[in-house]
Amino acid sequence: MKRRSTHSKLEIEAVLKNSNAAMNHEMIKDAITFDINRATIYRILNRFCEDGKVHKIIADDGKQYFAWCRSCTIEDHKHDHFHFRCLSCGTVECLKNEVKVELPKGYVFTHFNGVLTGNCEKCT
Amino acid sequence: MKRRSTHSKLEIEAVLKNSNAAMNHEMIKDAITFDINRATIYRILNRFCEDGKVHKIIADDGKQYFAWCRSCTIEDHKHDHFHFRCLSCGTVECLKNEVKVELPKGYVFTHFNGVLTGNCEKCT
DNA sequence: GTATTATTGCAACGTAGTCGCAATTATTTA
DNA sequence: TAAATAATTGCGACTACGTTGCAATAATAC
Repeated sequence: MKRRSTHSKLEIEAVLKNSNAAMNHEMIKDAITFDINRATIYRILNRFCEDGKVHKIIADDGKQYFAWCRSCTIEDHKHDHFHFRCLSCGTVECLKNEVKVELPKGYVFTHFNGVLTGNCEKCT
Repeated sequence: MKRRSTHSKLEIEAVLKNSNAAMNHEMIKDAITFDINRATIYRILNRFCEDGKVHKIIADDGKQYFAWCRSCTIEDHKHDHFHFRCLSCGTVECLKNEVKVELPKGYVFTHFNGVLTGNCEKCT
């Protein structure tokens, strides 16, 4: 299954790269200059995920947010850091500092999903 | 608005108190001995939330999980700790150790929502 | 250009959670 | 104990998110 470069794919990639925040489906749709079907947007995003190009975060509004990977390699595709969702402006940002989590014996975790909600710098 | 003690409310309260895991709507419905309408279950749970009797966690499956507060008072209703969702058995557990998060200047957070996914002790 | 096959749009679907409204039922008051 | 009150419930309908099957389209390989 070789990936193809389509208009839609390139556009979504550009949108995510230009944003320094994580975006949900709606935000992406609004940022795009032409119309892309909802299903297509999700499919492109999920493909990015599979390819390790994008991080998927589930925020506490229950929605999926996607952020273009900046400092991940394919081997080291970690994002053990929190995201911050502002309740007034809706922005979902990465918080840089990595978090170390201690787990009880016998527990193995594969995915980290940490979201803090409140008010961001601009909205305080 | 004074709260009333209804059959449904008491049942859901008992179910949550008897469980040491967080439960979603479906789990609660299955644990209940009689039929309660879906809307009613959510309303009862949301009321528990308002009253600070229950913690609501959004897991990375996008679903709401509810856990009866053990060590919270009304004034100190914090749950700055992670939850662990097991991908094979579906259990959502509390991880005891409190987490300290450092935020950039100007950021204020009101809600913590941290979920780790992987395999729990029993499922490794 | 033609053949191959990944990608798209559309429509439909499943599920989660919420809401308005009329009916019910727990509590208050007499 | 019975009537008045107000909170709670069930029902149905609704919105939104995300996914999927299928036929049509378009990117790549030859």
